[in-house]
Amino acid sequence: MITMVGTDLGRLLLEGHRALASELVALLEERGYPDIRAGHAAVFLHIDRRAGTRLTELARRARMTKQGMMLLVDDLEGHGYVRRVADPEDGRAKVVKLTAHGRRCAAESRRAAQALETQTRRLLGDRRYDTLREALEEVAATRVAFDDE
Amino acid sequence: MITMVGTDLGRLLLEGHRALASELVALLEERGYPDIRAGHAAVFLHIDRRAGTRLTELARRARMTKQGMMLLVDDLEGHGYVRRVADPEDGRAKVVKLTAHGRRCAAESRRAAQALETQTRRLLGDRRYDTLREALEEVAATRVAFDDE
DNA sequence: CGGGACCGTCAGGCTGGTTGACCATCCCCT
DNA sequence: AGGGGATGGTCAACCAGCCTGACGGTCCCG
Repeated sequence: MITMVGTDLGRLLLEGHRALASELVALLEERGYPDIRAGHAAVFLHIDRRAGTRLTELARRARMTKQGMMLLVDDLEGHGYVRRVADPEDGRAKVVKLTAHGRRCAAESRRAAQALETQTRRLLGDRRYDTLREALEEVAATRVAFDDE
Repeated sequence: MITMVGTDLGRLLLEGHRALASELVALLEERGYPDIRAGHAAVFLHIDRRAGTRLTELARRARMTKQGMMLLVDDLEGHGYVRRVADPEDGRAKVVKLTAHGRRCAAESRRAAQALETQTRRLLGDRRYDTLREALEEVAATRVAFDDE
């Protein structure tokens, strides 16, 4: 178990993340999408569902390098979840679009993610769940401020 | 920014972890320990401060493989934070011991981690901080239960 | 005194990114 | 009209952090 951060709080955050991530992947596997890894969510989460989105724009939204995003898109394209089509408006660009399979998977992902959050909410109770989210956002924000620009 | 997990909650957890981790590393660098990475905490956190601890035991405590732990120990040894000494009680084993430098760094780590938690507590207020920790422990526990055995 | 079991180590591999360099295209400015 | 810089996608190389597998030395129990 990996990259602890000394502060117990840090460890808890990481463990929580991993718990949710592997749970989500497991759910999607059960439901017929075995080649989806947690990272792929960065695509599903940021892509325009009908029009598709350029690679660079996807990378920007997901806050990663375009090269990193390319690995994800390559992988998804290889498994038939998305395809690249030339952008008619810009000869340089390609638009990443969801295939029908990709759309189904994206929908399933959202459902699964929703289910996980709901399950967590039930585990904690409304009040504590809301406090948790709120507190996390505040903690994350204090540092994200730095690398945002 | 990497490995999002679809659930917004997952993203928040990861971001929080990273915020704390890089903050801690930065603090230690400022204070004269520039070669410490977040992962090294797994050693400092689990080693017996005077007697030292065997590699395998360290790995077990940190819940990672002995090979993974070895990389950390190798690195720390290379920078003079720990050294391996033969275990007089067992010809197979070596005991990983903190050097004087390692002891100072471990102490500084604990201080820095403490400072970060305190700072977070001030950011959130006592009530929300406590709720946060409690909630996180609960969330993490529901899954850790699985791979604990 | 033989056979597991356990210790540390080497080797190789995987995931999930990163930086750097490139070329084609675009578009603004003179 | 026509550079020249910015932008879009790609290839290549690299890195952090881990993991699995295999192995030789040592221990300990029957």
